[in-house]
Amino acid sequence: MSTIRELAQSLGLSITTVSRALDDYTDVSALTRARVRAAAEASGYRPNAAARRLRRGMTEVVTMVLPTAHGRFDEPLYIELLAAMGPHFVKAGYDLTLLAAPPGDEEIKTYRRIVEGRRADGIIVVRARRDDARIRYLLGTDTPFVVMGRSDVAGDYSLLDGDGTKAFEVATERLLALGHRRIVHLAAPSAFTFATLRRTGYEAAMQAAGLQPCSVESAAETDPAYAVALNLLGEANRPTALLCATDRMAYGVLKAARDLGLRVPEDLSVIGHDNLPASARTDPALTTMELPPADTGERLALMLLARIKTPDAKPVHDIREVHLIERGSIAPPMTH
Amino acid sequence: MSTIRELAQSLGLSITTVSRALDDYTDVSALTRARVRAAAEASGYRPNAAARRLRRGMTEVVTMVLPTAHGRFDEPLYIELLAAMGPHFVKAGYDLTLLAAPPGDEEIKTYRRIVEGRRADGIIVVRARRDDARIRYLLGTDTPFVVMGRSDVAGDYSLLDGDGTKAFEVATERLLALGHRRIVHLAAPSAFTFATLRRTGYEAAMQAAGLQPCSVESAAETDPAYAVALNLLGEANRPTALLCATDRMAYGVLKAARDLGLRVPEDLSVIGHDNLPASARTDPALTTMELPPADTGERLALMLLARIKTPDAKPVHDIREVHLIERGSIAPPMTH
DNA sequence: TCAAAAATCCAAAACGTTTTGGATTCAACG
DNA sequence: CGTTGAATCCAAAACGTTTTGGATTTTTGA
Repeated sequence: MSTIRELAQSLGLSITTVSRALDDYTDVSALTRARVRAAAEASGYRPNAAARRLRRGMTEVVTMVLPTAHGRFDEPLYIELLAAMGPHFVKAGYDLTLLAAPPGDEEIKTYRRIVEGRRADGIIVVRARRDDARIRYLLGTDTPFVVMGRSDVAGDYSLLDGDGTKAFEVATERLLALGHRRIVHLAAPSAFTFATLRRTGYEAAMQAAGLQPCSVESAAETDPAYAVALNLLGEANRPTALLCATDRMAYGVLKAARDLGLRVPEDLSVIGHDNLPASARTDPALTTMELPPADTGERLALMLLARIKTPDAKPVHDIREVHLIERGSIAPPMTH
Repeated sequence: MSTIRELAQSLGLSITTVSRALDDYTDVSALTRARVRAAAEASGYRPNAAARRLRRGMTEVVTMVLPTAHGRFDEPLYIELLAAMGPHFVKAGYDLTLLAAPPGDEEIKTYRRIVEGRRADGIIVVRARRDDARIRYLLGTDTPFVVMGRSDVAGDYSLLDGDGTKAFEVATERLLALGHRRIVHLAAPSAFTFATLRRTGYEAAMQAAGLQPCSVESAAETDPAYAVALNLLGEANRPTALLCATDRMAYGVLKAARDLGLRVPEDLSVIGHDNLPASARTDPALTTMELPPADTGERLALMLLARIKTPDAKPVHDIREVHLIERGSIAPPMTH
C-alpha cells in the first residue's frame, strides 16, 4: 500500500517532483531523478491505476469483444491473437479486457457499455460482417477501433484482413499446376464478405487458365458441406479437386469422399482455409491456408495503438498475404 | 461526457442524493429515486469507472494470465473458459482482463504487476503445476484467486479440477467391459499432478479386475508418444487397448498404429483425454474425456467472485466429474 | 402541543494521481 | 551590481465518484 505521498515524504520531496521525476520531465535534476527512481524501485512503488486514469482521463485499457455464438466456442484463432497482442499492449501500458457477447441486440449493448462508460481507449472488432452494426455504431462515436475482416460499411477506419482473393487464386493455380482441370469451388454464403473475395480469386485463376469456373454455395459448416459434396462427387463427371472456402467445409468434403469410397488425395484433392488445429490431424492431413496469428495479432495491436495515439492519422487498410500450407490432401489427378 | 454533477444539477439535487439514489440507499425517498433513475436512463449517464474505483478502492477487474509457451498457443480450452466466464463477471460488474506470460521468471513479474499495481481484485490461475511459484506468491499476498488444476503447494485456496482418477477408472472399466485384458496406460510425466491422478485411477481399476496394471511414461506430446507407442505395439504380446493421459499423446498412438498397419479400433482401442477440437476429426474419431468447459468456466467465475466478496469464507476444492465421450476409436478386442 | 424519532437531503472530505502556475535559487551577462 | 534566464522545485487544483457526518423537515408518541 505505498502511495506517491509516502514515497515523497521518505525522500523529503514534494509529490509533484516525484511524479515528474518518474515521468521523465526535464524539470527535475538528474540527481533527484536517480534518487527517486531508486527509491521507487526499492519500495516497489507503482502508481495507483485508478487514480492516474481518473486524472489523465484515459483508461489505459483496450477491449476485444468475442462474438460467441451459443454453445461451444470453437475458434482457436482468437486465443492465439490474444496471446500475440498481449505483450504489445503490456509494453504500451495497456490492459486488454475481454468481453463475450453473442451476435444480436445484446452485442451492441455491450459496445455501448464500453463506449459510454468510457471503459476502454480502443476496441478490437473481430469477424467483421458485411452489414456490421458494431462498425456503424463505433463510427458514430470517437472511440478508436480496428476491425479484423472486411465489411461493406463505408467510412474511415483501420482494418486488417487476409487477402482471400489472392490466396484462392494461388491455391487454384497450385491445383492447375498439379494437372487438375475439373476444380470446383465450394463457396460460403455470399452474406460473408470473405466468401465473395475467395470466390473471386478462384474464378480469376480459372478464367486465366481458359477454364469455366464452377462455384457451389453451401453453409459454412461441416454438415451442409458434406451434403453438397455428396451430390457433387456422385456425378459421373465429378471434379478432381474441391477448393473449400473454410476448413470446416473441407471436413465435410473429406467425410463425403470417405463415404463414397473415394481416396484423398488420389481420387480427390481437397483444400481448406483457416488452418484450424484439427486440420493437422485429419486423415490425410488437410492442405489449407492461414493468416499467421502471431503476425496478425501483433499488427492488430500496433494498429490500434496508433489509432489511439494519433486519432487524426489516416486509418490504414492492411490486406495481408495468406500462406498456403501444403499437407497430404492434394496430389495430381489420376487420369481416367 | 455526462457526469454525476451535471445530472444532479439538471434535477436540482445534490450529487450525494443522486449517487445514493442510484445505489439503492434507504436514505432517499421512493419518488426521488424514481426521478433520478429516469433521468439517468434518459441521459445515458454511467458512472466514470476510474473515479468509482479510486474512491471505492477496488478495481472491479479480474485477471487471467495465459501461460503461453512460445510459438503457437494451441489451447482452445481457454477461449471456451473465457467465453463461459464472461457473462458472469459482467453481471457482477467486473471486467475480465487477459494477460499473456510465458512460464518462467517473467511470469511472476506479471503477477506482481497485477498484485502490487492493484490492477485486479482477483486472479484466475490456470494450468496449475506441482510446485507452482504463482500460487506460492499469491498465498503471500491478500489477493483473492482461484486455481484451475491441482498443485502440491500447501495452503488454503480455492481450486477446481477434473476428477482424473475417477475418469480413468471409468474409462478402464469401459475397456474391461468391452473385453480387453491387455490394457496399457500411456502416462504423462509424473511432474504433472494430473499424470499421477490419472494413473492412479487406471491402476485401481486394473487391480480391482485382478489384472496387472502396466503404465508407460512418455512426454505429454504427440511425437514422444508416437515413439513409445511404436515400441509397445511392435511387441509380440502387444496391448489391445491404449489408454492415453492426453489427446495429444493419443494422436501419436493413432499415427503409430497406422504406420504399423494396425487398424483402430479393430486391432487397437485408443482413448485420450481433453477432447481437443481435433479429436473429433481424427480417423477414426477419438474416444476421449473432458471437463465441460461451459460449466467449468461458470463455476470458476462464481468461485472467484465468492472469494472476492467474502475473503474469510473457507476456500472450496471442487473436483468435478469428467465426461467420457465415446467415439469410433474403441471396440471389443479381436480374439487371436 | 412538544419532544423524540424517522425520513430525507446535502456540504465537504477523501481516494491517489497529474498538471497548472508559480516560487526560489543560482549562474551568466551587461 | 542588478537583471535575466535557466534550473529546480513545490502548493494547490483538478479528475468524478462515494462516504462521512450532520442538517433539516416531517412524522410519531405521549
